[in-house]
Amino acid sequence: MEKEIEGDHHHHQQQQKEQLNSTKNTETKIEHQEQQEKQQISQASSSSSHMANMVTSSDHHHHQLELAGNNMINLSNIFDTPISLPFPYSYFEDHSSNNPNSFLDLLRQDHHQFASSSNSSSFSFDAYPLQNNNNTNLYFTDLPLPQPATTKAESSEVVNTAPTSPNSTSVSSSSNEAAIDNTNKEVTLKDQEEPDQQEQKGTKRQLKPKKKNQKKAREARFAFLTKSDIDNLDDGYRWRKYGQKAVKNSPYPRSYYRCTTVGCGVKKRVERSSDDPSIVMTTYEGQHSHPFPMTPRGHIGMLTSPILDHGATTASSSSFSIPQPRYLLTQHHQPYNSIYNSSISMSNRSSSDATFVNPGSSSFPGFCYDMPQTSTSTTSAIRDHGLLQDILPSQIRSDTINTRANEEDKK
DNA sequence: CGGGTTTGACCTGCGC
DNA sequence: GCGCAGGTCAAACCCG
Repeated sequence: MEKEIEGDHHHHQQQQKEQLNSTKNTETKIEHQEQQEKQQISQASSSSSHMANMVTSSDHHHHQLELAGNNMINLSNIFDTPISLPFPYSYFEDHSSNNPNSFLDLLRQDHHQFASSSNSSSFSFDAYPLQNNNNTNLYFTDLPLPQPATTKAESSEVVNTAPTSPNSTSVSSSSNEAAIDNTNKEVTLKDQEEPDQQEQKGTKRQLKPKKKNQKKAREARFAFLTKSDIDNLDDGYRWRKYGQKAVKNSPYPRSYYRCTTVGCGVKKRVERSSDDPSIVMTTYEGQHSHPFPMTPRGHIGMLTSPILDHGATTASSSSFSIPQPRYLLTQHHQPYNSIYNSSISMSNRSSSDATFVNPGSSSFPGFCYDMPQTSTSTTSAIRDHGLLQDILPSQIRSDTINTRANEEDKK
């Protein structure tokens, strides 16, 4: 992975030159939308950069920005109602190296800070609405994150060898347009990917033909913008790279990953922002059809999702991942400027049962929901549903599903 | 040897 | 119809 990253950097430089020489004027509608998104992202990243700078001297904390935008998952509604974010929950920890900067170490440490600074069962986070040009509500929140690990799970190496960007900031953007609008031009053809539905052609590669005129609604998507030097942030699941493409108007290629679990069609795309190369955009598509999480190589057994399974077990210690979604649930309520001035406040897994509150002072109006106390029994049910279930209590999920259903019914 | 990555070819949708 | 770009496939390759 590191090799790939290094290769990518060289490749990016070459591509950047090529791109500069081959700039074209024509842009598709999608490109325009993407540019708008990127512009929005850039807007957020500039803010995040500012925040990241503020924390540069404060250790190997990652800072993520949540930029949740969605046609369907309207965060202005979401934050009044249970949030639904189809990303996998994961966290980062290195038990093999006694790395003081491991994610759980941070969590443990931060938990004390958190507990001392606020009600242990109640916290909230600040989010900052961003304007979006295409009817997408964009928000970001910030929170510290540990140095991301690579999928190799040698987190100690990662932490120690990626000093160029000790801070990570991410923005997330959810998208589920196709789930609402079947006419969306970006509808994917997921069913076309079914091998048994494809017949061979007489081509050199005997590619399987794809069904025509059978558009399938695009899976829910959720994108993260993470300020990190590492392209492929480990989210706790196992991914297999199946493609890489150059992105127009970007010197950085886009990598395509698929969940390695049999029968799980979750995909993710990873690309680096052309506006801010330090930002990695990871887009998740679909929901995992298996319990969270897949264990890294060399580890046996199912990991539990601490956010759901807090305190139930400590077996999850073998996951090496960046907790991209987690901070949504663990964001400590503070003015984001002060987040970095004070010690980072991240709760450990026991904080997953915390209740979200939305004090009047919150900078994220409307963000208010309660997280029920999770129990082992609750989480076991949750884990059977994939991404959302990996991170959200069933109550929230069901509420969100109902919300989605209501929205769809309106259309 | 199994699993993951690389990479060029191929497919599809869309705009012109 | 053509070209472009995004997305996917799968053989070849790499690596532990």
